[in-house]
Amino acid sequence: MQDSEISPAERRRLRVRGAILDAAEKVFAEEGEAGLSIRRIADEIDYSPAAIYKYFSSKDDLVDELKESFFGRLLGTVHEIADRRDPFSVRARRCMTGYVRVAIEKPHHYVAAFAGVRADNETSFKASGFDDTNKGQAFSVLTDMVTEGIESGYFRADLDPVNTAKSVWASIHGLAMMISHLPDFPATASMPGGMSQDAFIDFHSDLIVRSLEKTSGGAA
Amino acid sequence: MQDSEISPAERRRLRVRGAILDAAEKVFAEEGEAGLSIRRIADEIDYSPAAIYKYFSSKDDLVDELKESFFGRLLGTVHEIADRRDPFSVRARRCMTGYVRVAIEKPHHYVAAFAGVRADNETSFKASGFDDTNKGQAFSVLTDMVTEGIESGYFRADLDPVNTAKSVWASIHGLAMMISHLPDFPATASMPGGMSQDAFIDFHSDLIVRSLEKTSGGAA
DNA sequence: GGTTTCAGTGAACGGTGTTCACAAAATGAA
DNA sequence: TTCATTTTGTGAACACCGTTCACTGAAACC
Repeated sequence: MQDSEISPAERRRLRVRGAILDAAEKVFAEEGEAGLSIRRIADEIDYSPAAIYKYFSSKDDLVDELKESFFGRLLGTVHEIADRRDPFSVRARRCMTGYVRVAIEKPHHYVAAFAGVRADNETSFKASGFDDTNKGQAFSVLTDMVTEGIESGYFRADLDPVNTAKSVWASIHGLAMMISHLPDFPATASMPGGMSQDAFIDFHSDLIVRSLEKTSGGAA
Repeated sequence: MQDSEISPAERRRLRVRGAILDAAEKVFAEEGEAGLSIRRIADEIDYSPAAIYKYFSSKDDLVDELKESFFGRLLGTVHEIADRRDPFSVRARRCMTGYVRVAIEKPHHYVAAFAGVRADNETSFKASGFDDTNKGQAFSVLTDMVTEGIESGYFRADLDPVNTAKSVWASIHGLAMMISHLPDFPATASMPGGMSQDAFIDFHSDLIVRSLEKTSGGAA
């Protein structure tokens, strides 16, 4: 009754669908969208390439599901941090550092989640499910955080929460992208001078919150 | 003597090579790497696809040249701004705003210039000519700027120029990426509330320099 | 039982980057 | 000029790609 709302056939179908996504996820995480091919997924799960089109209408469709799933997880993490009972200043920092740490765990996913948007032509967000579901959330948690910072007196009162949130997002996005593309970013070989990646993420987040704070050093 | 150091044959070769790059550039700017194919370039310049391989060893080779050329132009702009005789505070801001404005003029180029790096495996920078020629320059101009800001008393003295420069770069890179991927970024539809793109670039740059400044509001 | 739906397949289409044997033309030397 | 050598350009092919489609076989429904 409560358990078998779905028929065995449906369950079987869902299992195959899951297997496809799992195989795709594995290849995608390791080699990115370039290394992922329908034929390869089919090989991995012992089906014919055409079979996959009974479960996904196109490769883009399949990949979009991977991206959205990852972005959802990323957002979940940030949301979870934002809801913790920590002092504001540590919560704010941890939202940022958490964002980039989860983002760079799967660099290909993170890059692809943004890359797909402009992909073709005038699909403009909507199509890739970016605007409504995911980005809206990613954005509101940030806006709320900035608003809270202003109201609680941590941040400058003359900041517009919406644009400030966008700027903050751009800054942490930049770091996440840098590390995703240049895996050992903070140490660019030409400049081996040595902060660790973890330390640098903290440093970057520090600079960002500092740009919003009321006073530089002498408040408390 | 001084003019014809190169033979007519070489000049002819260079002209064909240039035509290939021009055709590629045009397609790439409009449709990105996805829309660019060897056969299409060949069509455009009335050659056979195989002919292109007499001038470039691979498509990646060709595209790398486009990327590097673009990145060179981007760097040139920033360098030119950095060398102007403006007061430091406006020079610093204009370096950033100039960077993102030039970057987003050719979004596909800018994105590709970073995307290619991790592309395959353990080529790690070196391969794509990122580390030695271009990134080193991009980085030194930033480091110099930060150092100048510290020495002239504009920026906090406790900042490490190298890591600070990296953080600043990540922040402006983030905005450039955002706009490149989401062409009308500051106005994300879910939040139509209204800064123009230009105004937002200024706003973002302002926040960045503010994070480095000695005092928030009451210096002068 | 018969019928209808649907998962799964093999073959094909048009596209991709790339290679290779070959022709044609330019170059250099005698 | 004539011959040999190098270089430029080609067409056909290879191996891959995403996708479609007519088709089989088996489950599902009545």
